[in-house]
Amino acid sequence: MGITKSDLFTAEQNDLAYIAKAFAHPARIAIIQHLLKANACINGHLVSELGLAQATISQHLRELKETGLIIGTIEGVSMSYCINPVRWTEVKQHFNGIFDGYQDLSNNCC
Amino acid sequence: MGITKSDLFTAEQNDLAYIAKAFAHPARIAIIQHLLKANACINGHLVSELGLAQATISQHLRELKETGLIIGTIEGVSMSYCINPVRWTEVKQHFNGIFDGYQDLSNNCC
DNA sequence: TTATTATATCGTAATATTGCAATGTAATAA
DNA sequence: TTATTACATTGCAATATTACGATATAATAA
Repeated sequence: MGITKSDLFTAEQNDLAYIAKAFAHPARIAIIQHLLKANACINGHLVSELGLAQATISQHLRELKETGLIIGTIEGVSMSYCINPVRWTEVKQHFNGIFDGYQDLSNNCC
Repeated sequence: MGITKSDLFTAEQNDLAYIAKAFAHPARIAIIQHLLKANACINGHLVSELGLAQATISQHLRELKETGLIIGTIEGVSMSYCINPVRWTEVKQHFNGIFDGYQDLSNNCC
């Protein structure tokens, strides 16, 4: 029904799904890549070069902030965004925990 | 409008978002973890131990199959599922490309 | 004070996702 | 042949997401 039955799953499973959701839109990937490339504080208006309306970008930025992946700092009239180093490492390890949970035995697949 | 403007983004960005979407639901995380843990072919009905209806599980399995993350093989009357080794490595590298795109300079964040 | 500038939030329309009952299908069993 | 068993698919209701115009807010400029 469009509603996820979160109570059926472990906190870890819900967490991972929640983080993955942050990456599950090309605009948010683009924003993240932009911040990675600059590896610095990026003025918000630069992000609007994506071709989406200002309100839409702002909404995507909020979602990224909610997962903790990025941090926004008030810089006078404008905003500065950057990757959150601590959270980034955390998320990276969280994902690698999944990815490294598989050893390619090459013959274990039917 | 619930519709993603894919044409605004690169193929890489759309790809990554598409893969992330596969991980963006706790039931699909649970299925993946189950296959990882077994590291073998798992009979489909085991997966229904998740507490969701058979139709719902089947739908999640289809999504995982569509991203290529898992493979299903007909085993008489039942089905066998497993992680797709080649695709798994591919996806892992795809994600690590993003994760490793960040060097923690620790002081580059405002 | 009144602009202006940058961004956030609200409201809403369009589309997507989630979940499941009911039904379809395909292989085997009786 | 008619069950039965194991999934897949269909159809639909409920909720979520995406997008954006309009508007609010908050800081600075004039």
